[in-house]
Amino acid sequence: MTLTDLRYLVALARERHFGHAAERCNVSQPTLSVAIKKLEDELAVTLFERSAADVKITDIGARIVAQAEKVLLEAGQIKELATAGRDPLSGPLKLGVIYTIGPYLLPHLIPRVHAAAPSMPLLIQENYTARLAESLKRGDLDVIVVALPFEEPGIVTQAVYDEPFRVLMPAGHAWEKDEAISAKRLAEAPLLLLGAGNCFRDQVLEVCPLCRSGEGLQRTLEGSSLETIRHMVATGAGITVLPSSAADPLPDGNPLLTVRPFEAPEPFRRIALAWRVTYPRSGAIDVIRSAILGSPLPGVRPVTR
Amino acid sequence: MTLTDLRYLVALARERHFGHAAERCNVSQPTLSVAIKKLEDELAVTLFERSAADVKITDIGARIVAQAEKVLLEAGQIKELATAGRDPLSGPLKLGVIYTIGPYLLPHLIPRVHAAAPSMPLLIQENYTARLAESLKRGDLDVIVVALPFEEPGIVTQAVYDEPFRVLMPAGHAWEKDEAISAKRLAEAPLLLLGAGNCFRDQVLEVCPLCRSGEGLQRTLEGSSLETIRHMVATGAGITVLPSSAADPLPDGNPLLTVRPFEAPEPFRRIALAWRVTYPRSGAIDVIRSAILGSPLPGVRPVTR
DNA sequence: AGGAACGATAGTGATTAACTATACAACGCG
DNA sequence: CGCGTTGTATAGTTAATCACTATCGTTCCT
Repeated sequence: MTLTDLRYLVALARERHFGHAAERCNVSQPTLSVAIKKLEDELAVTLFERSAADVKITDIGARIVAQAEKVLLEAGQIKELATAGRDPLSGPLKLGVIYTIGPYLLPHLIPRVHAAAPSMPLLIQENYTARLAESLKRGDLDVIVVALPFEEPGIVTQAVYDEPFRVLMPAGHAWEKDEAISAKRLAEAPLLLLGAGNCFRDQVLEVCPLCRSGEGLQRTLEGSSLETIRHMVATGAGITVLPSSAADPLPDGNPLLTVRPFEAPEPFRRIALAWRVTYPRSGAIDVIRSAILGSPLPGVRPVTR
Repeated sequence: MTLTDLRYLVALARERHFGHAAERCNVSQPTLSVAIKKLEDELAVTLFERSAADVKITDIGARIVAQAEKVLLEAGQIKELATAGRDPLSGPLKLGVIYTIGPYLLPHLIPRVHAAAPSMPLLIQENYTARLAESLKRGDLDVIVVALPFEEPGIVTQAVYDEPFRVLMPAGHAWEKDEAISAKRLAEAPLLLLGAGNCFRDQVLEVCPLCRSGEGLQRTLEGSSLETIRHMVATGAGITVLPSSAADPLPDGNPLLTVRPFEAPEPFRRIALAWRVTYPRSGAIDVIRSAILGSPLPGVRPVTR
């Protein structure tokens, strides 16, 4: 029993004439004739009474035809689903973002994605890189925004932008007089750091070897966020390092804080998109990338690769 | 897209492993692999993300699988319908009976059929032979009970029983003294006849050539029934001819009426079943025939052909 | 009886679906 | 870093199926 057979069946039920039904199906009369006979043999029931005068459908035949119509209808729905789902910009996209990007990127990203792909709602999760990677591999997420380096089997990445680091200090801090800060001086001040698991914490420690070896005055704030740390800096609890997208927007707005760049070579992080190699909706990823690059993230330099 | 393809599809969705899914479908892994690929090409969507680690279904794939399950479910219903409809003794049987048989046969027939085929309800219509024949050919009836001769293209008949005619007269009638009545004497008395269209009327006239040529005293009672005529005979309005099944049951019960057989050669009618040559439920017809022969119709002789 | 209409059957060719064998890719382990 | 393992894709072959043309057999009507 094939779907074609069922199509022949309902055509014959409608036309009540093998020749006409065959024509309507664009096949020859013997083809339809044989198919119906095959169906009858397979089901072991007589579906039609054939006579020279006309073709009559049996009771059981009528019931089976009605069911066949239902099957064909449902089968047609499959094609419709496929057509509807063919657009990579249709259907929800599960996006993951690390904590140190989300609050600064998402407010810009979301309206841009919505404008570019109105029928692609975003399901967003913020988390640590490791958690995002896990979800991505499991299929709970489709695309994630993370900082490089990021290497996972089965996952491809595409760098999107570089983002320089800034030093954030309380207004009136001794370093305020300097135009740029040297990285090694970070060990000289009480440096406030995110908790373990935040990749940004490691990247900051990378910048300052003395800090990494634990020789500085740094303090780790577990369960904290960049925003919390900023507030703490404002109260004079210490200094910190922020990515430019988090640091640059506010000096105008907050008189309690001062932002300074690093001396060259300016430390930075490289932000990338990552997805499963097998993920088929590359169009959706392009939209995300464009929306990120279209977002006004201060200090950020697009990576054109 | 075939039903087989859909079966492969849902198997793969369940197993998330080409090899296992193939095994479950009793095909080789390449077979299933190719089939899925073909489906994806045809629908122009990616249904699964394949990777070494595991097989993930896409969003659109999951929706299509759900729909495919629906299709397969409905398709399975076809087989169930066929199985249920395979028994010729299941499902209603549309039975037609001529007016001059129905009242005498049906009370016996119905319980017998119900006993022999409990799941075959009878949809019964009484009518003239011509109307029954028309309905039978149209398919509005499946089997009819008529008197022979009955010849129609596409219709086969099977004689069931012969039924002798009787003369019915009021008690105290002059012929009451005779053991048997000669056919030609029917022209001598006021013979009450059914209206045109009743085959029995013609058969009675056939018995008595003088009556047929209109030389007797017969009166036609349009729109009447044998029962009505019998009441009229009881009032002395005339005599009539009845088939034995209508005449014989009652002499004991009705002191106003006398029944006499004809002299040899006894006139009779032959009752037959008729159905379309193409009608597939021959088992149902057998049941009807047996039920008729099992009915206590007085004077009736089975036709064993 | 002859012919027209119609479905069934026979025979053939092309497509498709299945198999086995093998290639290829990704990952994990020593 | 290479090698084995696991898992899917591809190649090539064979068998089954499908659809065609041609023709037959019935039935019914004139």
